[in-house]
Amino acid sequence: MNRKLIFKKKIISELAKNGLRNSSKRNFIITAFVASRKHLNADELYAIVKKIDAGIGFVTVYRTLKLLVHYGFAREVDFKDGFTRYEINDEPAVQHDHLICIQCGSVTEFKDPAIERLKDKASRDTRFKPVFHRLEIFGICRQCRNTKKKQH
Amino acid sequence: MNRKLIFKKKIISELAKNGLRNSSKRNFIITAFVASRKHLNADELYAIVKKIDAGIGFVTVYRTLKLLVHYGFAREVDFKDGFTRYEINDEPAVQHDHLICIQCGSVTEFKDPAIERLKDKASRDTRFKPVFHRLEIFGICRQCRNTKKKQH
DNA sequence: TTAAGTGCAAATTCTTTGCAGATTA
DNA sequence: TAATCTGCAAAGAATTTGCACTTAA
Repeated sequence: MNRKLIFKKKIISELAKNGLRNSSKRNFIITAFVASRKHLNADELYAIVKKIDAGIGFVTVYRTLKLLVHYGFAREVDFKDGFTRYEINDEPAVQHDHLICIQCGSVTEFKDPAIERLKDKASRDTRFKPVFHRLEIFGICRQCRNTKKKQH
Repeated sequence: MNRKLIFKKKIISELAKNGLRNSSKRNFIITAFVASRKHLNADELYAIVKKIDAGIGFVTVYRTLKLLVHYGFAREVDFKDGFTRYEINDEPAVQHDHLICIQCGSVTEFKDPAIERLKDKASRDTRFKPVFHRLEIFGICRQCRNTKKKQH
């Protein structure tokens, strides 16, 4: 809870450093985004902030997300559902990845430090300097395995 | 070379089993796709096959790619350049992954069996059954590291 | 006051589909 | 000949931008 507040302040401060303003609308959007621990797309975040301030437009939400990505506070993820999704990027040390169910679409996060070793190894031979990665494992989740009825 | 031919025959044969026809246009498209070892998007493949048969339309290329994906002969990859790209999927045993340069956009493939262990481990706790994965490591390639001048 | 922020509508861009005519088995 | 295939054009859908007005510093 407190951690989110700290992260938000860090964002606002970093934006200020770059001559960007802390408008009330942008502030609402950032607050809502940081508060949410989900993988929202622009539309979903828009639906949330609209409840706080009905005057906020979709485009502002969209531009704010792009801003966060640009300054490294968010990252774009792709779960093959047709949307660009965004998630908070506040702990670069051990980046988490995703298990995505190809039946129900549910997303589970997981972390494994082994990915860092794999990254290093893969990069060593080619002298490629890794900056960030994206790992998505698609499969069948526990729920769907139990209830054997296929959805679609 | 011969391996590509074998793979192509396998595709045609599998499609036939499902009542799908080996039309000359589809044949050209599959040939061109299998011959290419790159990560083409629909437009790029279209440009290639057009040289072979100017009468082939973009939509046919697009639909053929979707067909190959549906039957497991191709897989879609996303390098964050705004296009859905396609690559041959002929060796499911050890799936390869990608190193993508965020400066010049070059793509290098790599393989590491460790990814399989990581998949298993990540899946064990959550009782998630992995089917396929996607791992992209973004960073700076050897070339770009040497020539220090940044390309936008 | 002045540079950044915002909403609206419209433009872009990639992807997908309907349908009538062509082609394959 | 009967079902599949194909091209065209147009629709869809997500993303992005131009521009005039608003707001923060």
